[in-house]
Amino acid sequence: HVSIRGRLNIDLEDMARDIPELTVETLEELVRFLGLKVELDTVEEYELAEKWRDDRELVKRYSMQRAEAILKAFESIRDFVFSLSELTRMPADYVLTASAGFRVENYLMSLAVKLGELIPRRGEITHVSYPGGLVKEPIRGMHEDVAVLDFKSMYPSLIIKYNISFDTLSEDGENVAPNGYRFRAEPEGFLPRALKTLLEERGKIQAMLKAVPPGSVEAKILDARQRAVKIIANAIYGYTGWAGARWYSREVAEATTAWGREVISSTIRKAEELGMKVIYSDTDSVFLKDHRGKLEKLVEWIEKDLGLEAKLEKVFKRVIFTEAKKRYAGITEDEEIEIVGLEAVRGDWSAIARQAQRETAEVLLRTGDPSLALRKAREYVQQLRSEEVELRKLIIWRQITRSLSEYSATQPHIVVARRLMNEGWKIQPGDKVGYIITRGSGPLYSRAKPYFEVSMDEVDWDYYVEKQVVPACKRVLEAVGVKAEKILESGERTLMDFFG
DNA sequence: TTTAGGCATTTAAAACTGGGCTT
DNA sequence: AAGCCCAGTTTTAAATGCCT
Repeated sequence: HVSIRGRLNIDLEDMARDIPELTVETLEELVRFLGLKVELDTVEEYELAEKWRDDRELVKRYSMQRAEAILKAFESIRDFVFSLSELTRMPADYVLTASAGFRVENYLMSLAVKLGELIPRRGEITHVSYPGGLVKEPIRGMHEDVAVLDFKSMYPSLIIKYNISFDTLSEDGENVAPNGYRFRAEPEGFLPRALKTLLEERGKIQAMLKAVPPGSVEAKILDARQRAVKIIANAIYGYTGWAGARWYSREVAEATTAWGREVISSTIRKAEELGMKVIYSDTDSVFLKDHRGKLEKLVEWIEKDLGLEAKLEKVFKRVIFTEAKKRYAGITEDEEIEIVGLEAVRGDWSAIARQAQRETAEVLLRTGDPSLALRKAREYVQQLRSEEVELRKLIIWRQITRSLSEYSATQPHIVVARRLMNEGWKIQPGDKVGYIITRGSGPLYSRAKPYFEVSMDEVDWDYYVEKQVVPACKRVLEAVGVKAEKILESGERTLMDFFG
């Protein structure tokens, strides 16, 4: 971050990094995410020097467009930045560059001052990790009519409910966590107090939001403000488990997740008792089959017996699970395709593999017919075999996470990054390197080249078939019993289709 | 100036295995 | 019989990016 006296220097790149929906933090992506209506002609960075020489008008237009886009993007996040700044008491030009931990910490410090609490010194603690959320093994295959039930801010609610805090932790506390830590019920701890304040604040803002005309300036400001409050509230649990925190408390973090695991497992048990089938569960959500007429009872039980709130998040008409946790694809009642965790949503797979998987899954989810999905997968293999895929769909992007000298393992993106650096490019942690695998022998890293240096005739098409498109489609198809080899078969029927 | 843990996956590197050969 | 080389196979480690 660069500080300039008398100026607020707010960097939109920090903003972009903060938005998890953006896998590539470019201005184009930010503008698209914010839904801004600006024109942006894309000029690749490596082409700029050349264009400056040959087509200066283009570069001028390009620069003006970007300047306008930046201004508009700022205007749409301005309220949020100032809200977050006000809430955390951090300078507005600082709050976006600050990590989540420091935002929480600054909020807590301002609250401590208000309450007359002392602010602890930052300690030097070696972090020991502890058990987190519970993830249930999914039931493999295609399921119809599955309801997803979510707990509403589970960890904050638990912290408030059991008065979990570093200053209520006590040998003789009456709230006993499943892992043995005890917390006094009275007086109210600092963290529950902070969370209650934040939740009440958010409630107030949301009430005010209803009273102002939607889309108005006031509505925008209020909405930005409630988002800022929510962000801080949601980060408090994680903050307590961060070794660098002033209010680090492993006991608090551990007790919170322990109670969380207890809550979700008892919910799973109760759902089964009520005659529902639990397809999957992750931390604070459960996926339920045979839920018609029973879901309401479960929600009621959660409110009465657990003293927590849960709500029906969505209903999948169909959902497919592989054997893997945290990976599935579904189609909701309003025909939305949703893909979670699979290659299709991962930035480190080529666009062609992502697209092939997405469409294969989409056909499967819309029709429920594995053979049609298989046909779709074969189409993509065919496209690659006949070398008809654009180069940009073959680029594999990976992030540089540390300085290049610190890597011990040889990897394609590191080899490429080192080469680019030798060619004069500046590469630092956080940058993404795009490469394409070319034909030849030896390990992958020796065949990876910067995407803009590759021509169609050097592409290793077999790699993209065997290591990109086929594995991605296979993941989806195998969930419904289609063997992977079938993707590579021609598609004509053989005797094996009848007897195999 | 790193909110937490849980998880799958790919690739490279290391460790292992067993056959065939020499000493 | 012991030791060694080599190629193929299996296991482990490193790294990344996702989910809640």
